[in-house]
Amino acid sequence: MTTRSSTDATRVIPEATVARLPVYLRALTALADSGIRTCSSEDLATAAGVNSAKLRKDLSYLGSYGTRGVGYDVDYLRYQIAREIGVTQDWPVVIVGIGNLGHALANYSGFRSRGFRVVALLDADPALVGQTVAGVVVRPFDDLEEIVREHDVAIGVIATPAFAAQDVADRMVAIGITSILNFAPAVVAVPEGVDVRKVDLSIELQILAYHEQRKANGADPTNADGGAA
Amino acid sequence: MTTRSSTDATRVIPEATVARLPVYLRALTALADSGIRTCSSEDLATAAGVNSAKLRKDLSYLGSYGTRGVGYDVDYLRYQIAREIGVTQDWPVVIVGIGNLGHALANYSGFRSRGFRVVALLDADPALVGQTVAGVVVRPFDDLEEIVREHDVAIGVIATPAFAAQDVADRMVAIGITSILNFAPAVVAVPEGVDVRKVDLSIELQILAYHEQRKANGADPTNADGGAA
DNA sequence: TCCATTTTGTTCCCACGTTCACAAACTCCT
DNA sequence: AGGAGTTTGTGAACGTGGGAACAAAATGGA
Repeated sequence: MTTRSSTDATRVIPEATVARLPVYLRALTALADSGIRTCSSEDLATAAGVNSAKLRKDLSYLGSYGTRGVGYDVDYLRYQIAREIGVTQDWPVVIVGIGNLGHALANYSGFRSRGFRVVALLDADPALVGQTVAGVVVRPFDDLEEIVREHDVAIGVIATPAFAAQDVADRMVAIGITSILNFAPAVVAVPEGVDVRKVDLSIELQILAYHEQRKANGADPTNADGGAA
Repeated sequence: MTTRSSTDATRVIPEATVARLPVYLRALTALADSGIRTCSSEDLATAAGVNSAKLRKDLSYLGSYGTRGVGYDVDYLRYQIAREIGVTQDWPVVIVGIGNLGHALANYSGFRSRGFRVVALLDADPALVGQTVAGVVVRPFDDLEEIVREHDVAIGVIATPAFAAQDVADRMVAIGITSILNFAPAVVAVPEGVDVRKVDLSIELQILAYHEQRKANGADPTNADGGAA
């Protein structure tokens, strides 16, 4: 085994693993809340809904935080994953587009509890500006630059209609935002070095519809699992 | 080339391709709305934000709907993809949990326009029952079975808090729902044959935070793309 | 101390997904 | 008709991810 120090910047964690670390984190928090101090990879894998071999391999990319014959210390492992993801620090976030979805996002408690702080809500519609949503006053979109500079914001959320998404993204990138979470049903192009993740509600339903249709047509059910269970 | 008839049930489309078909569908709709009647794989790939070779390979799983030297007929290809996904038919959907997110989902116009019809909104909270959201009256959760039978619902959406998600999923499965879209931040277990797709807002932000942290630490930027642009 | 038991960390192998590169097939122009 | 130009559909190479299996390392009891 090659023991890697936690400061070894050359270490690369596969993208598929990164996407699962937050799930492990949540499962560990649930275990800790139940008063459980130690767990095996089997326990944690069950709680996270994955295969235990996959879990162990995922954790091995972070380092060697378990004890053979014993398992993992819940609090210790939780801290290590949190540090690796970066949720031990505070992340200021701006949300652009305060429609139905923007409202819901602004009120979502799961952000706050994981270190994401909504520092501003922005909308181009003057009718919305000035209203208070989730305890935050909606400000005009043109205030974006001022807010980003003041709070050193790196992460932006787009919850606008599709037609506005690319413009908003362009403005965000120009001002220095380097990570974007896009809820608008549109493809946004960004330069190298900027991360975009897309969440599209209707696409998820369409994927389910495809599998549902195959089930209804009596297709071979061996592959009926949608691949996301 | 093996020409496959559209009724050949043995044909299997890779999961990764299925997940992109809705994106192509949206891009084609945008092209059609711009008055474009024909496009090349390069054009469509750009509009969809993917590599053109990948697009062609994806489309080849459906059949041979293009013309060499010419490209694809926008309307024709759009219809073929829509039929393949199943959005040419009407899909009744129930939403359980009418909090902030449930509200937003009920009002989301993107569902209706793609063949998904919200036939009922359900909540266990008596204070919410009877209220009208997006033109639909909220009904008690216990009405689930009656509604599912009446409308022949196959797809359920969970927008409850985490603690309720597994119970709701169990009830849905018992009643005969075979596809679930889960917005609750919890792992739900379902039996073989039931599809679950999970959308977790805070997980997406955590993935962005991980990459953001790596950028800030001056890590090798060659892999800085979050993998979802 | 030594052995049986447990559980991690890792290796090996297979399946899936992506991309390159090119033959096949179509249009248009002369 | 025939050749130049264009674009699709696909075979092959490559890279990533998942899972079984096992060696290594810890515990606990005799």
